[in-house]
Amino acid sequence: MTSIASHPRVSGDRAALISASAEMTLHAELFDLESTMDSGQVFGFRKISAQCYEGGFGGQRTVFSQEGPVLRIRSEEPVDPAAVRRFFDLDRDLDPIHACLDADESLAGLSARFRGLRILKQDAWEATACFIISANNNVKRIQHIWRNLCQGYCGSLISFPTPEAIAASNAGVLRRMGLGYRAPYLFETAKAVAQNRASFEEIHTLDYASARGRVLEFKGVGDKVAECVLLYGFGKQEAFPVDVWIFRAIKKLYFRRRRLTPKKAREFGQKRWGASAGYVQQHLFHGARTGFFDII
DNA sequence: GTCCAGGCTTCAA
DNA sequence: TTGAAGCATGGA
Repeated sequence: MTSIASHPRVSGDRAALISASAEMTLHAELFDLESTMDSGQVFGFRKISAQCYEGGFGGQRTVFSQEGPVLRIRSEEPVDPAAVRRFFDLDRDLDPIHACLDADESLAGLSARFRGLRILKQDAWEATACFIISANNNVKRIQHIWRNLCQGYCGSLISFPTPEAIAASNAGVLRRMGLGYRAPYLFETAKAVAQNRASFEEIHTLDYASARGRVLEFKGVGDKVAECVLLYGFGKQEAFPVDVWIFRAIKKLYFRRRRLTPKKAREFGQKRWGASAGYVQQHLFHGARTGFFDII
């Protein structure tokens, strides 16, 4: 169910929305905008208030807000509703994922707590760049660097710089934007992608294992970043990123007093949850970070 | 001042 | 294959 209304907007609204002139609503059943946007999978959106986020979408500044099952989209030009549904993964049946979560005693209550948490389908290049930046970093700083990149290369916060734009600069520019020792990693990867775009886009067509091999060839992409890129950028649902939070959670919930390595944690998650591994991981991550689990 | 953050690369054993 | 050192930066 989709309705589109394009009309001048009278603002008794927040300053961020003043220039919005197109408004659209989507029926989004079993969707929670807040847990989706706040669960560390995307860095380019600014939280305006609870259930209200602003960021670049489809090349323009866009505000997403939610009231019950209604997702409201405000922008200057009408956006493509199909693109919104795709971005928020709204057409995925969450039943198998909830079944995985509910079947697991250790995860009791997790699906109910974050009902409607979905994994975004982000641009693959942006996801690759962002998760290279994320290495040994924190969410706040990643967001700060994201803004520096957009402002520095594009002059606005609407779009993320292309690999070509970054490849045409140098690692020093990136370093000054706050990337620190990750600057040469992103620069080298941008050059590689810019030089062979077709190869990068081809990763979409590969299965998880083959795609993983390709992604791991990029500088600054190790086991964990690769899983993030595969899950958030290439939609590979078997991906299971293991960061410090997931490691702690898996260790505490399933490997008490047993030796565990990040690789073993990943293989455990993938074997246990299969095609739902990525979604289960997202619930685990958000649960761990928000204190749902007592894992510290 | 130390510790930590959605880790990776390099090098040695 | 595994383990350890080194790496930028800013907030807690």
